[in-house]
Amino acid sequence: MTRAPRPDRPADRQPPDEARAEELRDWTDGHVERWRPVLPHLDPDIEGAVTRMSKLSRHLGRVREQGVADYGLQKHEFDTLHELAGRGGHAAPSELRNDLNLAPASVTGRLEALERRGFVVRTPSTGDRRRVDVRLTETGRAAWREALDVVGREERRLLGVLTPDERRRLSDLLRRVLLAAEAPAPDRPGRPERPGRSTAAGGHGH
Amino acid sequence: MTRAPRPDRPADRQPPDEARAEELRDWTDGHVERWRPVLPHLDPDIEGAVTRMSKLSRHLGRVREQGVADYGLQKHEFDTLHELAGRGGHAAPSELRNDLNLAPASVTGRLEALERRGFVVRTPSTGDRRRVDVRLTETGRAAWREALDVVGREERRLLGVLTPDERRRLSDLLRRVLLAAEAPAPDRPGRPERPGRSTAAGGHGH
DNA sequence: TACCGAAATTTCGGCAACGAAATAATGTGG
DNA sequence: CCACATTATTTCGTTGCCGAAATTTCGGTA
Repeated sequence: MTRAPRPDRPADRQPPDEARAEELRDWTDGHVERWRPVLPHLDPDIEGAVTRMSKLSRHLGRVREQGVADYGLQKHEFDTLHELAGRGGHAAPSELRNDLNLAPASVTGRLEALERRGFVVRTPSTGDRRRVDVRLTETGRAAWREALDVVGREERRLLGVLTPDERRRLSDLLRRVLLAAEAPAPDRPGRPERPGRSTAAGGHGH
Repeated sequence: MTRAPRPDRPADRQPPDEARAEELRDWTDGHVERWRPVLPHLDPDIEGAVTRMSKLSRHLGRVREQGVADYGLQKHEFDTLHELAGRGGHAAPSELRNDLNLAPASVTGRLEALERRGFVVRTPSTGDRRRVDVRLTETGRAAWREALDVVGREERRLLGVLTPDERRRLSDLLRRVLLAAEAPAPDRPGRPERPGRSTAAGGHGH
């Protein structure tokens, strides 16, 4: 017990101005609470929302990984097949790169592995010879379809605790936030002149 | 109602100053739209919310990576220092493992690197000798503090498009979802007997 | 005291992701 | 018809992460 931060019960601190008798408390509440003494100026709702989104994404990823493993697939393999299927069975690597938020090199690696397993085929595009056409094989489509319903299950279980109307509100709120993310950021302000500092800092040497 | 996101963009009809004009459309809308013909039974709001959370988490991660690089830190280095600072400057590896959502082995790796740079010290815990006490050095704390304000900036910029009340609502909605995630999942249903399948699926890689 | 299961951390081997540079094809302008 | 910037993809080398097994210590129990 390293000076156990043992946060005082938040039960005493309840905003009476709203009828949310919900005494709900998740892991993130504790996390945010630990931070208050250190950086009191943080907005708990920003910190809370961001932390929860990150945690939720990781959770879903983990569950998906376990789920599709039962069908002999790895998470990233399934994700790739999934995007491919979502585009009707064929796409260009650059499209997948964008959908999957990957570096170009990673796409090549994934496609190579999938091709080895017979799930996709890569053929040079007829028109523009720089391009490659990635096509889902029948085997690949079968593997995808088989593992498919496992994937949405956890999402439905979790988001299912909200009413349909609440889900829509959540999605709408997030859309507005994402639009701000997609807009060009205000070119990084206050960047210090000297990136090189004490220890080999420059090119993130390691 | 899951009102379909507008497939076409009527450029003519434009509400001039309508604050909450629902003509907003982000990348995810296109993503969800592409999926509708393939899997019409999907709930666009579930799919939309999950996709946006994932995309947003990645975006924030990328920005954080860029930001702290100016101060000679890598994202995961900063994150580790951050959690350490949040716990008053010292913690056990297992606590960090939990905070950072990592595998035990990864924590060791990170701490080793940070120790090499002089940002933390690891000393065997006096009480329980299985434990290790990780302590932030003055150098480490200085590096953390220096890069600190860069990190929250993008979060504030993005979440700042919502009103304080909306932020709270967002955080509250997410809390309820997260509580479902933290609750024990209903032991995986419908797992098929045969994990290995036709194509060299048996070992599935590792 | 000696034993045994649980807990905390590290070691090890392998894999996937990344950045940067290479390769190849396009098309644009002189 | 030849530079030259641009786009699409791959190659290369490095790195962090993970799962599994090993190591050390603790807590209880006989």
